[in-house]
Amino acid sequence: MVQSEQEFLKQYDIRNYDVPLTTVDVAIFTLINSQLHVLMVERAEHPHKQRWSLPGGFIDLTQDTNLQQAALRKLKQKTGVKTSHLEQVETIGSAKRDPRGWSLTVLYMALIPFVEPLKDDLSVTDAKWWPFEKALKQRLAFDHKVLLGQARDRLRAKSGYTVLPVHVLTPPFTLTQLQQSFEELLGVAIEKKSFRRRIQSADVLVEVGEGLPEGGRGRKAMLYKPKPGVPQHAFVRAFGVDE
Amino acid sequence: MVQSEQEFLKQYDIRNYDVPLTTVDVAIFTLINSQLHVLMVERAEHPHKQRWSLPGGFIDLTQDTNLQQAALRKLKQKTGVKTSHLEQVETIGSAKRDPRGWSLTVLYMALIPFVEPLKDDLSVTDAKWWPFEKALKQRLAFDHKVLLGQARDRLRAKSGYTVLPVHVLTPPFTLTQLQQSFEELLGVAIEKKSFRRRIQSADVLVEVGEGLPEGGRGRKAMLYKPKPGVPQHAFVRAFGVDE
DNA sequence: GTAATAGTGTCTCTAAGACACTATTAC
DNA sequence: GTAATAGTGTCTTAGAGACACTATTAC
Repeated sequence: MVQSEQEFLKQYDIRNYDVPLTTVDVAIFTLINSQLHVLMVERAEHPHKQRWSLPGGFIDLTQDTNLQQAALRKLKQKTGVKTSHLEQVETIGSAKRDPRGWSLTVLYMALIPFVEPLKDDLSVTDAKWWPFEKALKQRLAFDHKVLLGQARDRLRAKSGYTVLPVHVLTPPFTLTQLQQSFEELLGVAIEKKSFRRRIQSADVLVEVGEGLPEGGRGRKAMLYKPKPGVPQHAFVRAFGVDE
Repeated sequence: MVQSEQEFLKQYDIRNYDVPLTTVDVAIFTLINSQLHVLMVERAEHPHKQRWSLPGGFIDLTQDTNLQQAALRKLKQKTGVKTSHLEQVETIGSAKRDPRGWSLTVLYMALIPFVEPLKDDLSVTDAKWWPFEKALKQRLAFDHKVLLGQARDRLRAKSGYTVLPVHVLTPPFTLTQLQQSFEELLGVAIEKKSFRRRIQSADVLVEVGEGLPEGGRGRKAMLYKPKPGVPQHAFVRAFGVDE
């Protein structure tokens, strides 16, 4: 019997197949007092009820037109933030990571300037910014400790050859503040001149007047904001990779 | 009513939820006559029956313990190759990419030395190596043209700052052959001395005697094979990024 | 003036790029 | 010898790193 594609589609029903459980999780990073923080939520539902986890959940097959949209929806739901740096990190899937069965999660990472977390969400009993290291030490839901680590690794690596860290500051900011962000996300100190040379050559900032120096004492500092749609600038050489 | 996690899991059935269709696809690359080729299969089944597509398909919830395993299984099924470079590229999902409904695919990329494709697979009427550019011009199934492009982009980028191209050659090979591989995967010419300096500093090859020069004329060339488990060497600077 | 922070000048060092050179082979 | 390919020597260049220097402010 030869079957047309139309006929095939008519009788196709995904429920006849064993499929994995699919979710999207987002590691949302920001800087608070020059310290890396990650937004975590406390689960209101089984499994792993009451444990802290990354914001995330199922794809809404009617609302979400694509994966990025699904991740963006999670981000907005927890922060109100609509645009920011959002990138896919990795997809993790295995038979064991969720007690409900074979499960797969698409991990995203977002960088945003600080905002208070929104809490109008029933699937969650609390939402708050954790200092990154402290979050890592919690007993998290599922394999979210591993996911946090992967997002952190990506963040560190890309901070070395892109201008990603501009996304975690609330403009306007000084170059000293920006350097501190780079250093915190990179995990190593950067030489001041090297840093400034690079930022200048990347051409991603706009001057917006002068402001107070760090600590309130000393020479006034130039203030900057990111150029609209900060170009995805990639440098040929990476920072802080010497032995 | 308070419900324990055990009770919750007992009554949980994924079939009560709308979930996306989930697949794994693998862009398998090799070099044939110094030309980049990609392994494609002709679909035996709806949808998109008889169109060429990337090897891939559903996760086997009982056989595959995790995602990487699923990708490895696809690779082995089509090539017999069990180990090689295999890395995740990106996960693409949308409501529209598959006529059966909301679908998501985890795209992998593999690099292997040339082997004849295996064809003992019922879901497929043919399997063959296509020159990459020619494959891109075919009318492919689903959004596989986009997937091919993403895998190609990743391949090009990583060939600039890693030793990835060592994986597409059948050892032993000469440095000239290896340079040609790098150039083909990168898409730009590399200066001979720069190339040799870098390969030497990466320390990923072992000498295995002497062989004929390229074209059969001229001085004999040293032959090499990759060191076992070729280290994931990343250079601080990228090749061929000048303007 | 001093202390503190912002910002620059300039040398060194590493590794890519350019390119001419030597080495080895077949004929 | 010539032609062809393998492989090296060495200068230039770009950009990170080091670090001392100047500039501007509050006090």
